[in-house]
Amino acid sequence: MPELPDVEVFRQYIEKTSLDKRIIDVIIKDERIMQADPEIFVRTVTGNIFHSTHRHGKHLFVGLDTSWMYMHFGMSGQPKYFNTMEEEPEHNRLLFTFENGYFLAYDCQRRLGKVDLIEDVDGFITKKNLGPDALAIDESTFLDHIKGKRGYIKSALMNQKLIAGIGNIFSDEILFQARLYPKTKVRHLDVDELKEIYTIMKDVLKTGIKCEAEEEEFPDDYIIPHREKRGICPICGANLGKIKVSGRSSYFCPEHQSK
DNA sequence: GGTAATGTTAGACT
DNA sequence: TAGTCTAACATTAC
Repeated sequence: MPELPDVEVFRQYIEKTSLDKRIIDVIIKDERIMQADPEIFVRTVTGNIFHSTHRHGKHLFVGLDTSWMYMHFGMSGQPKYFNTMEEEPEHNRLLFTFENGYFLAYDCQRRLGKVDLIEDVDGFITKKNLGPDALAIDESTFLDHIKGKRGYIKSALMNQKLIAGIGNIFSDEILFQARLYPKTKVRHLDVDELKEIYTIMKDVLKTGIKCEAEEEEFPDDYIIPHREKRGICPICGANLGKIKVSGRSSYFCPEHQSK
């Protein structure tokens, strides 16, 4: 489930498990996820140490001696740290072995994730035209970036060039909490409504991190645990609606989110 | 067996 | 020009 909260949980996980240990072996198990030249990647990382982590939106950076390993998790990626190869995840695409005998795997069932080597994090963010991180952005910058957009509020929230980190599931949650129909046009929202969206966005993302982005852990008045399988609105019991917005399935409560 | 699934991106279209 | 839609990428589950 890799949106901002998931990737933040991954970041903390790598921080907790994989820093400051020498990497004694690197095996690329599937070259299709590797953006960097495989030989250079293996040569650069072998014998190196993960020193630090940094996250921007859904993008994760792990600091090496003089460069960074970049990770993007696509729709189905996740890191896993483990002790014996029996615990190797099923769709492991990249395996690191540490000097303490533990392993770190980059598991990615659908292979839509990417791993690369980059020189500099800020340069990467600039080159990709990424907006400010959704957790770090302040209110006035948020307003500047969203205000005046022509499209739908849901599309704006998911636009990584405006704000980085929000995807399909969390944009649905933010709009559910804000009681706004996903296809509300941004230009129909006034500044107070946008400020409220800002506050809710921060709150929802922080809750997501606190719940470690595990569906079952979310508060019951969130739409996340109810959005699939013809769920009902946790507030009023109405059957949730489903529409396509920007090509993605959006769930919403037809009673509350009608603007 | 068709459809859809947390992401990104290119190209066609309005 | 900005924004939307569709398809493509790859794999699996319902």
